Amino acid sequence: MPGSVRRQPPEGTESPRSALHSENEPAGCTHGGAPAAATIVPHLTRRHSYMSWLHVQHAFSAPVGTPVTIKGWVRTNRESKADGGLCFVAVSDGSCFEPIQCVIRASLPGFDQAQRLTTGCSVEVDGVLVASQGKGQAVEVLVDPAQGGALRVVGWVENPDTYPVSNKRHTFEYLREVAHLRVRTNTFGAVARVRHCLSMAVHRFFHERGFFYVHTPIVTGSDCEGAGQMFRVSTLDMLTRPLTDDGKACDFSHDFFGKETHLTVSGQLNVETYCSALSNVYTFGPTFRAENSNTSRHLAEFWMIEPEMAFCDLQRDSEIAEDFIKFLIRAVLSERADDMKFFDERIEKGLIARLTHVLDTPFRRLPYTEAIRILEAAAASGTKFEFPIRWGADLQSEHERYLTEVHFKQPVILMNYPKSIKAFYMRVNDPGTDGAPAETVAAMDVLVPGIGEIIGGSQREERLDVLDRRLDEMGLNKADYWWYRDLRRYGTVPHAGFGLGFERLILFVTGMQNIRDVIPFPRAPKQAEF
RNA sequence: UCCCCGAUAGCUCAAUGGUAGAGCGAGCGGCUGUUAACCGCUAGGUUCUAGGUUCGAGUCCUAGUCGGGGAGCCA
Repeated sequence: MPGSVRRQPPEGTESPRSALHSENEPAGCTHGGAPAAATIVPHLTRRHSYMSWLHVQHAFSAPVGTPVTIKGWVRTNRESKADGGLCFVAVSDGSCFEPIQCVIRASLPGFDQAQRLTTGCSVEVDGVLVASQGKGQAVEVLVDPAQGGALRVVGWVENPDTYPVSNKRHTFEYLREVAHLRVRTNTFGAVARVRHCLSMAVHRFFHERGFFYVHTPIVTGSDCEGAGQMFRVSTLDMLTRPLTDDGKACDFSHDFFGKETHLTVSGQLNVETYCSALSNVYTFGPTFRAENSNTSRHLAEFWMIEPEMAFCDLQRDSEIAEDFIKFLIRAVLSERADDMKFFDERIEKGLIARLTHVLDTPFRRLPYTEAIRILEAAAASGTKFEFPIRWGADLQSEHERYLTEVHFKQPVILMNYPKSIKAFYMRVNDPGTDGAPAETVAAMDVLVPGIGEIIGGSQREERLDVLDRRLDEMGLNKADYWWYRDLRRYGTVPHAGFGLGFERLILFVTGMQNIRDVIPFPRAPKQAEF
């Protein structure tokens, strides 16, 4: 039945199927015309709701007395002898954090099935939403045969003793080994919903501001994207691969694309081309790095968001980055309050206060050169750093953490880094910027407590002669960058952008510690089981 | 890739070089509008893999595999 609520016969006249497919049904009437039902899920229109049962999320806000059907997976089952015999079966369908408690009376035919339900079984439950007699939940589903109650066990758990996510606490390390089932737990269900919420908020942020979403390629023929080791894409047989005439290398002219290709490590160079026509654009897609990184902050396959703005300088770039992060935090606090409450109580105490503080505080902006002075002063007054502080060297993790966690205790945007440690495409600053002792580029890193670098961005070098000089300095072949250089030859404009690691954002927002626990099926060195 | 730590029941962990244990989970029973339930009973083991030392190895040694923490690379 569309709109999810099992309807009493007098209400509505159209058949459930016709209502489901009716093009003319107005929003809010998805429950077959039942007035009460229309208030349950006012935001659901016919197009949005195509189920004949009720999501738990919506059952919680339905009026007492509503007949409902719930479909989902058993979280817990407790039995009582009270009232002639009851089973308390908590059912979750993932639509919200809380499962709903179904109270099954012993008078139900086949009550023995209810008694045998264990964690993980899939069920369909018909019942009536009632005010709960017990503590711990406001409403519950009473399954009483006298009121049309029914239980249908759809799938049993074949051996409850070995069910991998039994009803007990499990470590995240263990759950990673059962990634196909871990989403049935509180934590991973909450992560999945928050991840979705953030994904939608990313698109909403840019769409509302006139940015266009650009699908940059996953397979790249440029070996010049800059960032680190790449995964090869090839259809050649590794044992019989063709060799070049001198026999010393693989002849990729026989390969699928006729040249050597890899998985992308960044959509930036491609998205800059669309920026140079559509003004404000962004990508949001998978990114691949073949680095042998074994940390809680790195994945071989991760998702990255890369906006690119025409006629934009570094200052505005940083303002957009700050607005963006705050928009995403606001979205998740308001839309996933149930999951965020869980993270706040069970994953990181004080999480919500921390995020609220981020919302209320302007990000601290300071030049790299000044950050070096602060770190030198800290070292001089006794703070121990493993690595020396020196203008011109990249900041180590410990330095970034000191700035954002100890010194400022808030997100910090470092700007204008030494040219020598940054990428070729970053715009070279005028000499003497920030009183720096050597040349700098218009780069920025957004550092947040607990995570470190969450965003890296820059104003791009729009001057062809300067860009060419940079390519030469870094020993890069200009011919490889012919189309990227063309952007500077034909109507070049100042532009800027940044990259946000999506999984790092989720870590920041949920308080989760390991990046492998905020992506459904993590890919990392020696890890691609699922 | 480097440094450190770890791998024993479905899960989390104990176990002087000398008989393999507990809690949780699971099964059965009791009690109870239950809800991290509680009480009793029961089942459950190739101690990561391959070598080695020893009368005897979960325990000691070597190598490997996988996992965790930190570092580097970065988002």
